[in-house]
Amino acid sequence: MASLPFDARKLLRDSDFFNGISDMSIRSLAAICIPKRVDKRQLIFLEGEEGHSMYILAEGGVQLYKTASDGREIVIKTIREGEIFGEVVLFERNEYPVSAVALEKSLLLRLPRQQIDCLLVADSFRRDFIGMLMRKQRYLADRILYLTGHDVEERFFFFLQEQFGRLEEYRISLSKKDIAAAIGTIPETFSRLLLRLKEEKKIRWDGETLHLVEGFWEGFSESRRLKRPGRGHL
Amino acid sequence: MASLPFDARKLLRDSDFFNGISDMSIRSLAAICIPKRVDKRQLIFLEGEEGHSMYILAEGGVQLYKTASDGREIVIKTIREGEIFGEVVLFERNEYPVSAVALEKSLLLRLPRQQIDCLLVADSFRRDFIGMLMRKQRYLADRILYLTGHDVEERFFFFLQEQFGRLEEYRISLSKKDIAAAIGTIPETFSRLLLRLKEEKKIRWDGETLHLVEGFWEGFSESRRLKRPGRGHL
DNA sequence: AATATTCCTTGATCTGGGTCAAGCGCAGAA
DNA sequence: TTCTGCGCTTGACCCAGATCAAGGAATATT
Repeated sequence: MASLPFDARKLLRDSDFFNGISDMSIRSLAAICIPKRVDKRQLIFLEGEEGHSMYILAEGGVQLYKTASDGREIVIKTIREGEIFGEVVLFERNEYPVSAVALEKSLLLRLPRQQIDCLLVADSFRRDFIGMLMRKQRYLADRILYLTGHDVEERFFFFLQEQFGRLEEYRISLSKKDIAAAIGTIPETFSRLLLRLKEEKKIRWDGETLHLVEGFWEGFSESRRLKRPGRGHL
Repeated sequence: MASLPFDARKLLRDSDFFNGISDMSIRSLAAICIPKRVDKRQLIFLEGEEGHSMYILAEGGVQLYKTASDGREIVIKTIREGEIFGEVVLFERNEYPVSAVALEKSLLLRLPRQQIDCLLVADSFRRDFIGMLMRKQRYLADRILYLTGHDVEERFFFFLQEQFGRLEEYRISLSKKDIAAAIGTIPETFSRLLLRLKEEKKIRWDGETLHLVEGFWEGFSESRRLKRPGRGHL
């Protein structure tokens, strides 16, 4: 954080969405994107709200969530630096389908719809854009599986892997409450999980950093092999 | 079903995705799409499998699901007539992220990637295509909420509404097992739910058709109003 | 420094819905 | 026609995780 003198071009180039983009596109994007600094817990947009811009998270953290009728908030996706969000508002309906909050002080780049529209006529950009949408779709399908087909422990480790990769040491800036929400549970349950994992010597939590036991990630699923048809439940 | 002499143009025009499409596009699509009849329980593609076509469900029913590591199958989406599926394979990665089975004898139209690519250069088609992807994304986000934030009863009624609209009488061709899977539960639980709903006089199940009590849909949420920020769980 | 919040933890308790098992009835196979 | 298997139901049981409640630690506010 804290880099006051920000370089939109670099940020764009580093974002995993735009990183394959032509220099020319980057330059024009950098010219039209609108930087926005937000504080921790600041709302970026609200589910149902009208909007005409998508965002790139340049620095910090953002969570997308939906509010259930009883007020509970269900996290749809935790956005990482370099990712795009809110793009859904550019087509079809201009209402955000989710709400977005900053989990920490963050820097966003706002890209108004009109600008994106221009870029979309370019063949290569269009491919990338659609490709990004496909990735999101895969992500959401995976998340359904992950939330309904795995227990809290698995979800926690999936989360670590997804957000930071397979390390043995994590320096985590998110609050535990936010992690709990991200993995689809409540702070109490998450707290108990951590306690149990500590007892089982799978993790150690040294103030700032989380340590996993040596070689933890071996013996962790990730089996992405072809599935057998499955004996007929469906 | 059973219409042997099928009319690809009509089917395409009726599909909710292509229905706004120019006649010219329809004609060229009709020329290149490949009809495919599948039997009940027939597999259309398997998660992880390579593919280069998307499908339109012209008649019948299809379910997309993912297989968890323990073999359980989690339904991602129940496809209705006129809907598109498998389009995710056209960009980025050419592996299907989900498996697809026919729930009954069905008629599919297969659209090879190359043909779609051509259409995508047309401005209006591209808009529609991207718009369709956005709808899917909204759908999946909604489904996450629906599966993790609502109980089985609510999910059942949401399902009815989503698949058939708000009627008072449904002629349902799906098996109960498939409905159970669609709403993210198991046949036993669904059976018990139906029993309870019958006792509570909310539904009646006359062999073929399902009757809801008069005016059931009043008093059913659907509240799509702006959400208040929520007192800070996130 | 004192006070108010919010975060985190731990305990006690409850419950929706999943698992296992058994029985029934119907439809397709032989 | 009989056999076999699957779809559906019902009962008994169990458990992961949510809820409710309360205290302590850390951070922000006055």
